[in-house]
Amino acid sequence: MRESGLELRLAEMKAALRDRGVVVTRKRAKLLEVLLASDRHPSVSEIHEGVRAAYPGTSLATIYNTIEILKETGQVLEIEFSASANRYDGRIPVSHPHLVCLQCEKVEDMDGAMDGAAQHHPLDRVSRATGYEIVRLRTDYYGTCPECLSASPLLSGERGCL
Amino acid sequence: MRESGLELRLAEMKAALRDRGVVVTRKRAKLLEVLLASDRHPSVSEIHEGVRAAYPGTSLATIYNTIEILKETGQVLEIEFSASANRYDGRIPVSHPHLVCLQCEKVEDMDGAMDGAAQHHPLDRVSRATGYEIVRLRTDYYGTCPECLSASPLLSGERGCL
DNA sequence: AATATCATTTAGAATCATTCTAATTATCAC
DNA sequence: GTGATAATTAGAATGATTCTAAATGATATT
Repeated sequence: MRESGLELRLAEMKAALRDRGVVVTRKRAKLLEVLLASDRHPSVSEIHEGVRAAYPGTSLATIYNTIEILKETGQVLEIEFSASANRYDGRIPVSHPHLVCLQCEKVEDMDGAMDGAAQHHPLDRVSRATGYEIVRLRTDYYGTCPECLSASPLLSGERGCL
Repeated sequence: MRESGLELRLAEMKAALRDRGVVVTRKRAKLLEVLLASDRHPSVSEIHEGVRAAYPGTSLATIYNTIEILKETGQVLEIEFSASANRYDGRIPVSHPHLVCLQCEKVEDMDGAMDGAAQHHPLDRVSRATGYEIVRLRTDYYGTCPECLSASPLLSGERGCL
């Protein structure tokens, strides 16, 4: 992504926060910068480190709070791990495939050119195309099931805690 | 899956454990039954409940221990959640797509016929085909990155903790 | 500029799934 | 039966995340 793309993205995120009625404080602005600064898909504590470099007194709670707002406004994609801290993608906040190294815990975006590769020999093809030794694929769709939809058809914005 | 399919699967899992050199105790056998009994993708505590119905004194640690062995032998698929307990699929222990209801926390297998649906308008098509209101898709490939492979090329069995 | 209001931030406690630990119990080979 | 080894246990420890109540900061109105 070019420099200008990131600038644009940053502006977008700030606008989304303002639209939401929350103020973009200096710490929050810094958080957004840190989030966008690398393609490493940082964890909350990495973001915390980054923000604390500029504002030493920043609490973890502030990071969690702001990330929560970003999630609610669709400005960040959360990549969940149960055995390790979640990771966040602010550059591309919508669903897209990743490569996750189980060894070094690197999380990379999978090149768009690979998107359709999962057809015939998915793991093999992705392995060859990326140089990873792929052992597992996760493909899960999240939403509201028909039963829950008919139980509360008007609450499509509200969710449980998965 | 037909009755005989489950029987077969149960036998497979027991054989895998024996091959691994661990003994299939009554509690472990019950655990396998509970795991296969429903297509609900049970959590550790649901499995614990099920095993305790037959063996009241069973500890949670036993469930975690045995699940760990099943994971190592590729006999169970772990579906990770960071905000909630992990879920387990013993019927189909290899990567396959799921439908996850964010409302009631149901986890279903996605019908094989849908596998290729993620091509053009993935969320819309899956929504129409399943009746879910799909809001998010997760597609992540797990393995070892090229850098880690060249750092320890012989350790392809060992992994970090993601 | 002073004040009142409301959002933001904070430190630390609480939560919850999971893992660890050290001791006990069961199983199996001899 | 005895000893060696694996399985099981209860409870403590861990670690990410959430909650809480108090303190601080920003903003609008006067």
